[in-house]
Amino acid sequence: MNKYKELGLKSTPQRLSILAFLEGNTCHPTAEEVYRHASKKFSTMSFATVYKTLETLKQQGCLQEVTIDPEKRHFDPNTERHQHIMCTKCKKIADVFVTFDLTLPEKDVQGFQITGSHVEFYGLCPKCKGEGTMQKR
Amino acid sequence: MNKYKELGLKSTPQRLSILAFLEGNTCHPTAEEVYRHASKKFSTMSFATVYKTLETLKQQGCLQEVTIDPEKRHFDPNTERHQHIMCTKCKKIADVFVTFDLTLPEKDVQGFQITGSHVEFYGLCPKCKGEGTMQKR
DNA sequence: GTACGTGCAAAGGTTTTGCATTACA
DNA sequence: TGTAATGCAAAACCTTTGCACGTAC
Repeated sequence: MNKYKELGLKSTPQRLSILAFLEGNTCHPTAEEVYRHASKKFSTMSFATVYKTLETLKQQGCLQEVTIDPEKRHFDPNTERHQHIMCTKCKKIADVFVTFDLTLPEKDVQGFQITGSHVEFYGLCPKCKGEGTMQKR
Repeated sequence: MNKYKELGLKSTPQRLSILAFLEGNTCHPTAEEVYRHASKKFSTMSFATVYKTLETLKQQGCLQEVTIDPEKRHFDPNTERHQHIMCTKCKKIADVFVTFDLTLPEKDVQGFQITGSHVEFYGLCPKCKGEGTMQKR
């Protein structure tokens, strides 16, 4: 009994390979990366299958979309509440497991009924930080 | 002496109309919306000009990109530090002018040198909230 | 056996690019 | 007048869709 069956979905080798790649993956892959990995195992794997599967998993709440990078859509199999940090140079995204009190004063919610929040941090990753100005001899 | 000249850029009527549409605009328009507006004044306005101008303004720090909506890229002429809230139903984005202490403990930054942060709130806007379940008679 | 999933190819949408023309400074 | 911006069309992406075929259950 795997995750797909638990959800009442058909379990196929293609779907299983996509899930296997995602589970425990903290690299926040793009659809293209999921496709690249899955097509190593299934040479006939198509983007249609990848996108449809990602969308299905998202609908089922097994997958989140990370919006921190304006250039690309990234997916995150960790659906627990957590934050992200992105390197503005190499675009690497890491998880941040710190919780904040993000309650908004009534006067600032503008009538919205708030259901969630997410914090994005920007900065330089250890690698890019070092390469910074190349002043080190 | 307008903003473009101050930045050492050429001032053109097309660029001025784009800036005029953006300045003070709190609707977080997409490139398409900027184009639609600007092409009313300039029937020859092209997407190329819109995108190039938006990119230029972004480079100059006169414009931010809002990443809250995974489906569309939105632009925000307000470059002061502020947060956003998006209606998950109608995708409307509003500004939130509340500041939070988002300092990360050293052990959680994973060697990153943090340069900024942004909070995204999700919820239902006043309009969509009311339409919720249609149970009202 | 049947409904659902796959995979191809085509379409749709968005953003970028090359290049000739135009216009600002 | 020289340089930078415009605007067209084409290309490059990324994502979705339709449909015939295949497969899990």
